[in-house]
Amino acid sequence: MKNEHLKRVGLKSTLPRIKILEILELSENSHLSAEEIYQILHDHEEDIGLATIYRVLTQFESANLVRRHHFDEGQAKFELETGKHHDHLVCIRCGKVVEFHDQTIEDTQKLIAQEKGFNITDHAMVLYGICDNQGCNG
Amino acid sequence: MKNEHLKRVGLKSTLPRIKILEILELSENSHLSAEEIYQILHDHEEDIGLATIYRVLTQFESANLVRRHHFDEGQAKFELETGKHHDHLVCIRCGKVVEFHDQTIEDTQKLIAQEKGFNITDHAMVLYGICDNQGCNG
DNA sequence: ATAGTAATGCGAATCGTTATCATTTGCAAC
DNA sequence: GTTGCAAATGATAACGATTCGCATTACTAT
Repeated sequence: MKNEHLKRVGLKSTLPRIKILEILELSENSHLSAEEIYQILHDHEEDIGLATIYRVLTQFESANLVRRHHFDEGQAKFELETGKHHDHLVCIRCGKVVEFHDQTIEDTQKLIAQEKGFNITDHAMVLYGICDNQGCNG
Repeated sequence: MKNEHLKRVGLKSTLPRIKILEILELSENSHLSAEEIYQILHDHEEDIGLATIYRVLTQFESANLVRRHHFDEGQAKFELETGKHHDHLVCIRCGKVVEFHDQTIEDTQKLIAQEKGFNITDHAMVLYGICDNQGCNG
């Protein structure tokens, strides 16, 4: 139950928060911008303000329910936190996002950071390219 | 000579362009935001508008003189294009930026992209962490 | 049900960046 | 060297994404 889910992370269970969680859970590969979530909600007759969506997403991020990504587009994209770390491939033509994970790269990153005197807290690796959808390379 | 440098890439040699190139060449590890360049210019009595700085940097980017990075901060950072590809470590406390390169990671990235049906055009890999400056971890 | 606090909606404000447009500059032809 | 003209600049308005302020509304424990 989503109510529980929210309370577990210390957030009062409110309609906007529940609806936004639902959208994120239902969306295919769940990489949505605040604006996109706003649109989807409106298509479902839910009049939730854009400011609220940003506020809720930021709270979700702090509660580790959600991750925020800044791909090289203007707006941030949000996805549910699955607990499984992964990186992203982004199609520069159609915006498609594919996730991947490679332990060797991860290990190498840690080593490099150590050499340079850094204590890694996070990282972002995004590969930009053209995907194999018709229309993207045809 | 910077005049030549600019003409070679098809840009008229103007004072703002020359000054901005100089700043980028002189700055230590050369990862500056438009605003920072603007400040440095002003400290040197050069009254160049912020809009011009953005325009010039964008032109430099198109001419492959400069690379634009969106680390997870608000503003973009610019650095001279050295021809040598590299990735970045960024200190989340002091903003320090360190460059690195690892061929194994690069090769692995290409393989992964292939598997997923992507034709890579570019990538961004940024490791965020805390550097060994006093003050950052003390 | 009710109170009290936390959350929301609206619109204004902010931040980084880009566009507009009148003015100035670089540069090539005289 | 001057002149002319396209291209570049500066100031400011506009812009898109995001956040803030504040009056109103909705949770939740009583």
